[in-house]
Amino acid sequence: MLTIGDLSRQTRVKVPTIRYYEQMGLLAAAERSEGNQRRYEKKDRERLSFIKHARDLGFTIEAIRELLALNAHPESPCADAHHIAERQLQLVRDKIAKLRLLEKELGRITTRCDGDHIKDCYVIESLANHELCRSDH
Amino acid sequence: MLTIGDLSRQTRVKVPTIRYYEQMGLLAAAERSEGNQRRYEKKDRERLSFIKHARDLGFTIEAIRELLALNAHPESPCADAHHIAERQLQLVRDKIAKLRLLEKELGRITTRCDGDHIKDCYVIESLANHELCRSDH
DNA sequence: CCATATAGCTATAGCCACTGGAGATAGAGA
DNA sequence: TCTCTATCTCCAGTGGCTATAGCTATATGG
Repeated sequence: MLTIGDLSRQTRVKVPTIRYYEQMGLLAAAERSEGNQRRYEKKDRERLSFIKHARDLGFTIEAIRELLALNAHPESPCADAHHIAERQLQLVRDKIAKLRLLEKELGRITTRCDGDHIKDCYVIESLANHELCRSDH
Repeated sequence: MLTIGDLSRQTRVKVPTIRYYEQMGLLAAAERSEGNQRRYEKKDRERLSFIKHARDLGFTIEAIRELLALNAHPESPCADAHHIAERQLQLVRDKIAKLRLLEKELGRITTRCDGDHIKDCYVIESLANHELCRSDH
């Protein structure tokens, strides 16, 4: 039997976050000791590791809820799981694309300034005047 | 004189967002009509465009507050402005780096599955077992 | 002059996924 | 037994909006 602190150390999920996942229904309400403290088993650790891993990959709580539900039915087709993962991949790619535009624009802005004072500063001027930009963002 | 709606249309900043910026102190409290409605001038539109542009580039409200303060002193050196922009550029690059790791891992996971059922699904299996991953994330 | 439609007002709550604090109780080791 | 750490519940805060409720102002058409 593990305390919430043991579980936290083993999974690197913070204690309040474990309680939060319980509240959100990702983890079943844990068994309790006589003194009302949560006690966990190996099975709980595996489930929490699954959640942690999915969170690290950026899946939302809702998506994880679905993945856990799928995981509970080993014989059902895995097309839904693929769909969720592909959607997540697309989200990540979209974010990267947007950030790359920003990177480009910020890079241009920060290297272009040859003034010394705010009144000639290309950074400030660019922010004030969108037409100096090369891309939509 | 512009109403808040005019300002919103011209800058593509939503009405509640304009009020929010006022509350956050990015915009000065607007003049009011007899009936207590906000009225704006060209100067306000320029300031809001500056804010909008900075937000589009991902600067935080706090960073924008600093940039606006710098902008109010045209004769002061622009090193601080550069510093803020470079910090933002670094943040963007860090985010891109993290997302690229996720993209790689998600791409690997979603294309590797050759099972039909959850019990053989590489997506699910990968989430459950971190050792199948190629990178830390 | 009046009815209506649209736009605006304030105040407050909700979003996501946690994180931190207060104040109280439990459990483990000396 | 004492003390220290871990845990408990409950609640508030984070950022940057966004939405709702219930009200008032302004513009337009007849």
